[in-house]
Amino acid sequence: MARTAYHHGDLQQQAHAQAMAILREHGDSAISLRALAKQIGVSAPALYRHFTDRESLLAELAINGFEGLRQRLQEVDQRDPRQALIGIGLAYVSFAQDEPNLYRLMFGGRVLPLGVHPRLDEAGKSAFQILEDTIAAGRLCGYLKSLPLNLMTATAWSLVHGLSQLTIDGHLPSADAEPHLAEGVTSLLLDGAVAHTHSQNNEDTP
Amino acid sequence: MARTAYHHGDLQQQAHAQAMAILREHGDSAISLRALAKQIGVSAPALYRHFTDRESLLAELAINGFEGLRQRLQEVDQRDPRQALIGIGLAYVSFAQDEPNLYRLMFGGRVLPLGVHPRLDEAGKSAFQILEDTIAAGRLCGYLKSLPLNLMTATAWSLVHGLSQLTIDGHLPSADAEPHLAEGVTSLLLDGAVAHTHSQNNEDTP
DNA sequence: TGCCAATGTTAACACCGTTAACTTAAACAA
DNA sequence: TTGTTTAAGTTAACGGTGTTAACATTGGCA
Repeated sequence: MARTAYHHGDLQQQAHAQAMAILREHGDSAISLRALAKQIGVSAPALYRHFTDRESLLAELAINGFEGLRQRLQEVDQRDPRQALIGIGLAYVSFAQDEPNLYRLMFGGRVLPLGVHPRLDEAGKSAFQILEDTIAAGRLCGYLKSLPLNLMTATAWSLVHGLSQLTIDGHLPSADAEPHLAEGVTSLLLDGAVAHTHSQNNEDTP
Repeated sequence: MARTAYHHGDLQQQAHAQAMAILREHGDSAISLRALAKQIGVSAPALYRHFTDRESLLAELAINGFEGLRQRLQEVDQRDPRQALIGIGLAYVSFAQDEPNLYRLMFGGRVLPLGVHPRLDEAGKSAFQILEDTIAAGRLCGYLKSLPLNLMTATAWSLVHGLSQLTIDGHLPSADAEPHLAEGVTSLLLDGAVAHTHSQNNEDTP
């Protein structure tokens, strides 16, 4: 359906883009369907032709976010096991710091509960899968201890997620203020997870 | 000021209690000042005599939450360094799992940003202080490596916070489904942070 | 060409937080 | 005891929200 005075012609995509811009700048709570429609120059109910409700629009934004996160994690160099693990952690945290409002939406919990939007759940799993694969590889090649995989992934994910959340909420210093915090944190965890007892890094750094 | 047909007499406290009940059951987004006032049997603007706005009411609830968390952490047995550290972690996570909606409010980030409600910030710091003190003690007595204190606290806090958040949002199995996950996670981190290389737990005994 | 389905419209409902202006009554001072 | 101040309620109203119902326009296809 082409553009007309009556028919917008590209509403779905433009609404998505505009909403994403608002989200990134002011957070999910600043997204109002009425205001969004007004900005685009269309009536508010028109949006309901393309999104079943406000929440499903947010879900699409979050899906976009998970795809972006997944891509960032996929770009990490996987040749060396240790560098791969640290790289994943740093990429994860830097994504959150680059897109705090998007990250908060993705892991909001109450705003987008699990189990309501299947595509969203799948996008989240898909990003998480890379972390799990990296750990599984490090374990298989003998670099990591042979502890249960779900224990190791839960630990790693908890660490990077917690660090991300606490940083973007201001409870921990940001990467600008403490450039090596994320690396130190991931290294510290790794020291407990490597199979050989000689910790390669990270001791008595000032 | 005593109770009357006109004057409620106990509005501040009852509003607080009622709001906390709604929060715990349905989350912060379910708290509506108008509905709250109606439940109590008072007009909505009456609430503004006791709370400057909705957000400051939420802030008070979050302050209560931090005090509860702080109390839970303070009850942990501090005699053995390792048991103290694991105990703190478990207490932290179990608090979040017992009060998911309250925990989400406390660490919402965007709903109650840092720096807006000084008493809230202080309550948060006060709870965090216990974690830091425990780590500092473990370091001083030689149980933990002598890495920078802020690095170790950031790591520990990130881990327990991430684990809490991911668990209550359903991304990781709850304590019911995986009773030993939290303990395994904290132990795994600890293995990288202890000064002596003989990890006391959790390894398949070399 | 005529119809159908997609995609817009306006009007309306039921909420929401918040403020202004006014009222009641409790507490305190003369 | 009386008068006044002030804390703590009231109603009415403003501007905002998501969402639905009913109707209008129009592109694409038989």
